[in-house]
Amino acid sequence: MARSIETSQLTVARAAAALFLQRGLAATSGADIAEAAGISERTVWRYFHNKESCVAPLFAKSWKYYAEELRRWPHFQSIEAHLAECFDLAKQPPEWIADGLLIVRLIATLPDEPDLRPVWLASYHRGEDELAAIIGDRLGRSHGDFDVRLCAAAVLAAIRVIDETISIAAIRYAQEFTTAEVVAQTAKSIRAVSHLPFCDPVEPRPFGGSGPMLSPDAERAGRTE
Amino acid sequence: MARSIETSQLTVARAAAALFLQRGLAATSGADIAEAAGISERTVWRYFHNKESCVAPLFAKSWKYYAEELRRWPHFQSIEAHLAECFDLAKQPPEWIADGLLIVRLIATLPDEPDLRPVWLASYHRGEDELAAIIGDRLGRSHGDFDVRLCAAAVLAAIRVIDETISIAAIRYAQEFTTAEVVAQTAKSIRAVSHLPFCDPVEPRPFGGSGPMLSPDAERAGRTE
DNA sequence: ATATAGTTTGACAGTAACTGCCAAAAATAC
DNA sequence: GTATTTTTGGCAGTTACTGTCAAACTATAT
Repeated sequence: MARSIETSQLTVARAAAALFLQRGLAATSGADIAEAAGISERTVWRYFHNKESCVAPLFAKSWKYYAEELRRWPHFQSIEAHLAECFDLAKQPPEWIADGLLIVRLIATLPDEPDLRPVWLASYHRGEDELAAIIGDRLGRSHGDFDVRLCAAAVLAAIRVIDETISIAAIRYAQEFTTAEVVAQTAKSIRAVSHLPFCDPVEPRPFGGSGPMLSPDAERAGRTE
Repeated sequence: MARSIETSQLTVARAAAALFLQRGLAATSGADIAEAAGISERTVWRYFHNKESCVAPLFAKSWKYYAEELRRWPHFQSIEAHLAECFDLAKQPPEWIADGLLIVRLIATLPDEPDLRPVWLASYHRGEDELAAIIGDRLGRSHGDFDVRLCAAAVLAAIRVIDETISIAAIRYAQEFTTAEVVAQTAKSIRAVSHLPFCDPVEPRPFGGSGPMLSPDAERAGRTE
């Protein structure tokens, strides 16, 4: 049974992250990463088109964690209730802990490794469509609706800021957070930037959607894929 | 009298943008950019540490335009009033028109040039501190305050989404917008994602700031510089 | 105008990042 | 098992990018 390609890429990402953290991005070569990951350099460049994006799968994992939980979010539940339920660290697979630490440490080094930040931002950005779909679904609106996309972008930015704030506080200032604190802060921040009422329980409704804010053309245009 | 270095970099950016738009990022070499910009390749690499970021000055200009106007924003004025005043296209220097078109066209190609998107995102990201300062100033709060930073990130995301939506609508769907439409939509979107009341007139107040949401350490930690 | 100091640039050589190509290996289907 | 497709490694070649140094340019002083 073969490992999926995502798993292989994640292996490379972990190796790359460890090296970047240890000796810095500039001092790490493609050959180093390949060796640490136990594959040929050729395959590294097949997986990623540049050195920095080798860690992208880890960053993506940070968001995918949220995405998966949000997709399961029942319509009748508030965001606070749902997050409290699924953010139980004890429920996470053990490998998550190690990856989580790697991610947090990477985020904390962003100020020192400016070339890593675009990768971080782009990883999060890829979640916008997905989040728009989730929000749209909850509100019975299209994911192409301008307001829905606006909301998704703002919420994703909020989650990103929280990730950054907490990671830096944890690594650089050795601060510790309880799960409850993180959940409360996350929910509060998401609510703060949301102008659509998707955080509260909604009754399931047939797909409908309200009028677009920009013209329909502009709406279609807004989708990135 | 020497041209400032920013001007030189902008020249390179314009040349690079034209080439990227014409034949694509992959088909454009560093030597091509250098030649088109009328400087040596060595200088191109001194200005930018990779090919993609050659267009960053143009992207940055897109945000700086907002930033400058917002810094001038008088405390007693609402955001609608202020934006309406300064978004008068006739008031812009003529070179702005050409650059603006270049920027809009670049944004419209982002779906086809995925390697340009990180540059776009990072350019906007660099405005977060600046915007936090503006918002903080209006509210008499510190720019390090978590809520202020959260608000800045959300507002910047909103402006970015508007830029993307309008650019794609204009280029791919040949839609046209009046200044008034753009201003109204921008102000409305900024308000939508803002949970702090900086959009309305505020009375000038001595620097004070309310209590932090996270602990002071976490607040300091959040700043990226 | 000339000297001096500081900054920016180009030339060129070298290294590291990255691609194309093809054959070996591995997975999958039958 | 064989046939087919997908994934991988090896290696050669190209392009992106850096280090170094001398020439050119700017600025300020006199």
